[in-house]
Amino acid sequence: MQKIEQFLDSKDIRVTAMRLLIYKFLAEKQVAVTLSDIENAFEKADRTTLYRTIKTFEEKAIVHKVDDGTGITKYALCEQGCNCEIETDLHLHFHCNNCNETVCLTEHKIPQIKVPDGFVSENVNLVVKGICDKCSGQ
Amino acid sequence: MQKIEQFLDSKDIRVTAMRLLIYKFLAEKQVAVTLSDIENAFEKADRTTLYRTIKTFEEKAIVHKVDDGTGITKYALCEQGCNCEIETDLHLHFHCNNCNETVCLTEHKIPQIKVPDGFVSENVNLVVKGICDKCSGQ
DNA sequence: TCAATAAATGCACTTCCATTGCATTGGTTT
DNA sequence: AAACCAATGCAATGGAAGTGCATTTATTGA
Repeated sequence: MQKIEQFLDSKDIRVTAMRLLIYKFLAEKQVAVTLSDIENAFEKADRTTLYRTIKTFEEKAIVHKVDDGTGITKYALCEQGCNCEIETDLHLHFHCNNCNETVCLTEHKIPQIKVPDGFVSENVNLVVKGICDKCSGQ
Repeated sequence: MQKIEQFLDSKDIRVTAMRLLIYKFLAEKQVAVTLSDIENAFEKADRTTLYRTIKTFEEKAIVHKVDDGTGITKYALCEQGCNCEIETDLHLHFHCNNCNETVCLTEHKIPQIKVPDGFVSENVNLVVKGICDKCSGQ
């Protein structure tokens, strides 16, 4: 666990028990999670704390928001290869209509999108919906 | 206005004053609108009516939902060239970070997106964010 | 035309998620 | 140990989405 502590420290975040737990939770999950997911996993903790922890993580570029179109914001750890601040490095997200899970397809970059004259592209969000590998049974 | 009446009729929708007004409102706007936008435009009408009208329009493929990542659902008229039921015909949406407006770039189709083995793509949502032509000043 | 029927509208309420203010706790620093 | 600041917890708010039910309005058909 020393690793996580060092990591948080390197991000200028004070290490607390709660933050370690939440980070661990996110790291174990391979999918983007909602605040409710975290809430269910830590019923002892207050919702606000979780909310603010995630917000802090987001500000420090430890997690990024995932808008998969379900209307509920999800969050996923920024892994190696996830430079979510950099426009040209955005990956896409896949939302499974069956199990309702959303995963980052980090290795799949978003192709260059052309926009009409006068429009300036700063950011791109691309969500593919369908059936994920687990649900399609292969 | 006869045109609109005929159009609604062709979509198997009963023509009412409210529906004509809302349709006209959507047609005049060149951008995707939220329920609140419509609400503000028709303060005399009940929100539920507007909500259900839009829902009806959506079911009859008169409007389509636009999820531009603001967290608030927007709606835009399906124009010629908008076959929003057909997967391969999806256009992309542009959200302006300055004026907060979202427009359909109907003529810009979403490129084919490759997903990993085992994943089945059914639907794609692509939102480009940045500065729109009006705000970029050209 | 008038009754019967169905759809559209309006009102009240609920739920869910996101967010904030304020008090309190706990850890750091000097 | 005192002072300070960040983290946590509690309570409450706000906004959007959605639902149930009563009422009005329009359509149908006897």
